[in-house]
Amino acid sequence: MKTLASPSFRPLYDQIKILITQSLIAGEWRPGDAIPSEIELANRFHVSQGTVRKAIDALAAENILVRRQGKGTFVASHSQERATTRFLRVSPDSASGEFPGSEFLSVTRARAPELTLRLLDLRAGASIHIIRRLLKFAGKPAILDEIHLPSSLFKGLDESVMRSHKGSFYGYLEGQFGITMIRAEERIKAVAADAVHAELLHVQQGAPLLCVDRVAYTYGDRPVEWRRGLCVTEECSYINEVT
Amino acid sequence: MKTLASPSFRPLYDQIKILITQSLIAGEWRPGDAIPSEIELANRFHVSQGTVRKAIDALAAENILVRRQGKGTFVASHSQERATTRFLRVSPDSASGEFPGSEFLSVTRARAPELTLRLLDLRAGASIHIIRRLLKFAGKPAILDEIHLPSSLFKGLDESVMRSHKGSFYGYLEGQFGITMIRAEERIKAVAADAVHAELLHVQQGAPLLCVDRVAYTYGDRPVEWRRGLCVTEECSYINEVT
DNA sequence: GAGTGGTCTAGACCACCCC
DNA sequence: GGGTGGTCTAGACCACTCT
Repeated sequence: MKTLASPSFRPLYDQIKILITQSLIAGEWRPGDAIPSEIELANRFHVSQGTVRKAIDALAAENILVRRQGKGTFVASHSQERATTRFLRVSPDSASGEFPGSEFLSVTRARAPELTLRLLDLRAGASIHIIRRLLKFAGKPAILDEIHLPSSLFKGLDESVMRSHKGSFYGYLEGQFGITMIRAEERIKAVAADAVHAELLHVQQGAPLLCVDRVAYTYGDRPVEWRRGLCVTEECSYINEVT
Repeated sequence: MKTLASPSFRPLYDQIKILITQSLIAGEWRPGDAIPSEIELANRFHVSQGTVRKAIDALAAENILVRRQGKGTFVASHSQERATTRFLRVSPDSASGEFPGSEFLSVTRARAPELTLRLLDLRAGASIHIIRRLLKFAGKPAILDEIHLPSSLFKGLDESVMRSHKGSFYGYLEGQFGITMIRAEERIKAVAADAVHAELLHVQQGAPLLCVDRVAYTYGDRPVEWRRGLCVTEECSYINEVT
């Protein structure tokens, strides 16, 4: 089982990785499911277990799959306790990492603005859902989010269902629409609060806020969400590891 | 070559990884040097090449070693073109990633304040160097840094040598003191510029700034630098990938 | 051609989980 | 006990770099 033409050589484990990713995109295995064992996959793809292992290792390193010794390999899910807070890099300076309270301010539809259009790779005139919400740490307003989701991918997004959902927002999207976020790119600036922000976040107008712009991607590096978060950082910080 | 006691089992490749790290700490190989080949290391440690390979893979994933096919495995260095900007997560919104100009404002010695003491794991009363500098993008002030370094580790830190150093600050520390930064933890807030910041950064007093606090670590996860950067983000952003 | 890292395989055995 | 992932090994061969 080898055809290693020299120009544009692609390792087998890389091809296996792509095949597994395609099964994930196709929904062959859903978040939380176990995928077939390494031996089964090796048989299916006609490669050795070691090659499958290397492909799975790569996907596990990207938090797309989760290995559990003795049990199997599972599709990462936002409803797993471990993952609910993975994308929330802001946390209170003191006190434990309680899950923040979420208050939805509005859910509307609109044509995507130019920025969203470009970043989510949408065709001109595309419709999006716009969700505005307020996150609170220990009851105090902390983050004001504006979230843009393409209507085509999130058909029938329902405000009342969303409100009543327990757990993280991405957990809701995963359960309701079968779309799992696997990574995001963020750009952060410091801005001054305008009158609207100030009132909602209980700060003075002109107060410094973190402005976190995010594009989130699902399987196959497909961008599916844009959001802007405005964050009061008097009692919390954006935490990051640089490697 | 195996002694796999059940309780507190430690894989061989993990032990090899520690041995390699210890050689790095001991300075057996310097940044930019090639380390011995996988086969040589396998012989030295009495394990198979595959086990050495896995240890090196882990260190390469942490940017401590750099593999180059056909040539060897090298100790990562801050003077390598690739790495000079690795820890600088702020970059201009438009224009290419030019290396920012650096202007040193002052270099002093002092007793470490409580915060630095605690974060760098120093004993009470320890002396530090305090370096204040201004980074500029395209000639415009962008980041005001205050850097704390333990005097004990950076003996004879020389202002004029530092000023004349070409390349990154960490490249200077590596070349001059043999201390290589391998990772850092950052905490980010939005703050308002005070009078001093405002003048140096050419902004209005009260203007929003990013405040980036960093602890940087060298081999063996030893904290050796604390710094605070205040950044004007009108024309640049802190960029981060969340995975 | 010699030496390096990179891929792939096959097999043995260990650690963990659950029935 | 049987299944799963995890470790370790030995060997064959490929891709890349330099001489």
